[in-house]
Amino acid sequence: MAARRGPYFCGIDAAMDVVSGKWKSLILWELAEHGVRRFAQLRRGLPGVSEKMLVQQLRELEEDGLVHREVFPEVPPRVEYALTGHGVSLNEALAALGVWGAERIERIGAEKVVYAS
Amino acid sequence: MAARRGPYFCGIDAAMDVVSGKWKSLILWELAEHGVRRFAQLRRGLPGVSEKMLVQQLRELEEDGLVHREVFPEVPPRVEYALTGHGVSLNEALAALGVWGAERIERIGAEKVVYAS
DNA sequence: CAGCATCCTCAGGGATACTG
DNA sequence: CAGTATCCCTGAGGATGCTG
Repeated sequence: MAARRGPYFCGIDAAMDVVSGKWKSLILWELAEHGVRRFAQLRRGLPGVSEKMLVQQLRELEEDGLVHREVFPEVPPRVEYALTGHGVSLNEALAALGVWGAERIERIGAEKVVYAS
Repeated sequence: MAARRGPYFCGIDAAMDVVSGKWKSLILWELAEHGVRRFAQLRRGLPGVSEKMLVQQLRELEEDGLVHREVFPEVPPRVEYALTGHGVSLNEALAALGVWGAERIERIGAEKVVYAS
C-alpha cells in the first residue's frame, strides 16, 4: 500500500511513511545514480528483489509522486522509470542518511553486498 | 529485533535498517528536542505508543548504540534516556528528511496529529 | 514508575506459475 | 520484456494483565 495521507506527527513521520517498504529507498537511490532505468535494469541493480515486489514498490512510489513511469508501446514492451522533482529532492534528503550509514558500516565492520544469491 | 549486522547494499540501507521500526525515528526526534527524558515523558510525547513497543524500540536503539539508558536505583524507580553521540549525528542526518516531509505534508494537505486517542 | 510476559492479528513480503 | 495472479507464511506490532 502506498503512503497514507496522514495524519502525521511531524515531517520525519511523513517522510519515513513514503520511504518505508523494503526496497523503496534503494530504488530511489538507484534511479538517482543512473537516471532513467528500465524494469530489468532496476531488477539487476537490486539483487534479491522479486518481480512482484519491484513492481509493487515502483507503483507505490509512482502513486506518491516520486517516480515517473513511461510506457513505450513497442514489441517487446519497454517501460522506463525516472525520478520526478519530488523524487529528486527526497533523494537529496536521503543523502545525509547515506553518509551516516556508510560511517556506521565502517564502525561496526559490516559487510557490503555485491551480489546476494 | 535490533538492526542486523549487514551485509548492506549501501549506507542508506544501513541507516534505514537502524531506524526502521514504527517509533524509532520519532523517539530519536523526541530525545533530540528535549535532551534527557524519562520513560513516562517519552510515552506522553509519543501519543499512541504502547508500553511494550516503547520499551522494545528503546532497547533496540540502545543495543545499536544510539541511545543511552541510565537507571537510578531509587524508589520509585527512575530511568533516563538520552542520545549518544551516534544518536545525535543520526538525528542530524534525519533533519533533512524532516524538512522534506514537512514540505510534503503541506503539499498534500495532510493533517498533523496533536493527540491520537 | 518502569517495566516484563503472553497471546493474537494482519499485512508486508516471499515463492511460484502464467500472459500480452 | 514487463508484468499479473495466487497462495502462503513470518514477524512486527497491538491488547491485556502482572510485578519489583
